[in-house]
Amino acid sequence: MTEENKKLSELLSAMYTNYSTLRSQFFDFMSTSPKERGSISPSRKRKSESLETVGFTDKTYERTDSFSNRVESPSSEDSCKRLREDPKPRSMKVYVKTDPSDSSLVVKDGFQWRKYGQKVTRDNPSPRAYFRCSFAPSCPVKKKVQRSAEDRSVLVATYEGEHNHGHPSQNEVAHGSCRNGSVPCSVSINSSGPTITLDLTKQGLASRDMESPEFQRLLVEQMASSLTKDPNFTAALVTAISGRILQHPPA
DNA sequence: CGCCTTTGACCGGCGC
DNA sequence: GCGCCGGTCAAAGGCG
Repeated sequence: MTEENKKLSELLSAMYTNYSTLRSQFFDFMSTSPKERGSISPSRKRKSESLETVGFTDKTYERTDSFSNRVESPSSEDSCKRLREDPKPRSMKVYVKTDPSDSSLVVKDGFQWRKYGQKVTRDNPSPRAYFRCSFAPSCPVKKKVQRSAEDRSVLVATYEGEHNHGHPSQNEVAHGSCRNGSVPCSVSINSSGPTITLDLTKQGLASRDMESPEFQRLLVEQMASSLTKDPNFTAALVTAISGRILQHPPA
C-alpha cells in the first residue's frame, strides 16, 4: 500500500509539475504585451513546490464526503503569486477516516512514532498530537495529528520532512495497516494554490487490487477529469494552445 | 529496563 | 514590553 502510495505521489507530482509548468507558461503569456507574445521571457523563474495530500479511510470504505473529489481553485492570480513566493514547507497531509468515538489520535502508516506533545489549538476544539519518528534517532520527520474541524470522524495527519531511513517493515505496511483499517480513499495535490483531491473509493477501488491495470487507468482518468474540471486549468490550456496556434499559423 | 504516553511548564515568534 | 499561541521539553508514571 505504501509503495502504491509512493507511486501515486510520484505520478501526481509529475502531473502537477506539468500542470504548473503549463500555468506558468500561461501567466508568462498573459503578463507580456500582445506584441511580445511571440517570445516567452526566459528570465521568469518558476517554482513548483508541491504539498501533497493523501487520504485514507477505514476498512468500511466509507466515502469521506468532505474530502472527496474536491477541487479547490483560488483566484489564479493568488495561486500564481504564491507559487513564486512560497519558501519550501515540505509537508504532506493525510486524511484518515476513523470512528469518532476513538480518541486515540493514532494514524497507522507503518512507521514508528513517539508522541512528544499534545495541545489544544484555537482553530479546532480537538487536541492536536505531536509525533516524532522513533525508528531512527536522527530521523527529522515529525507528524501532527488532529481531528478535522469539519468532520470529526476524520483524522488529519500532517507530515513534515522526509524519512532518512528505509521503511521499518514492509509487511507491516502491506498487512498491518490494512488490517488496522487505513486504506487510501483519496489523493490530493495542493501547492498552496489549487487543491485537487481524487476520490479513490469511487468504483470501490480502495477495497480491490490497487495495482491492477484497471486501477491505474481509472486513476489516470480521474486525475485527468479532476484537472479538466478546474476552470483555471482549462482556461490556461485553451489560451496556451490558441496562443501557439496564432503564433505559428498553418502554412 | 526500555520505551511509551501524559501533561504542565517552558520557549520563541508574532501582533498590538 | 506584553500577552497570546503553537510547538517542544522533560518529569512522572504505565506497560510489556
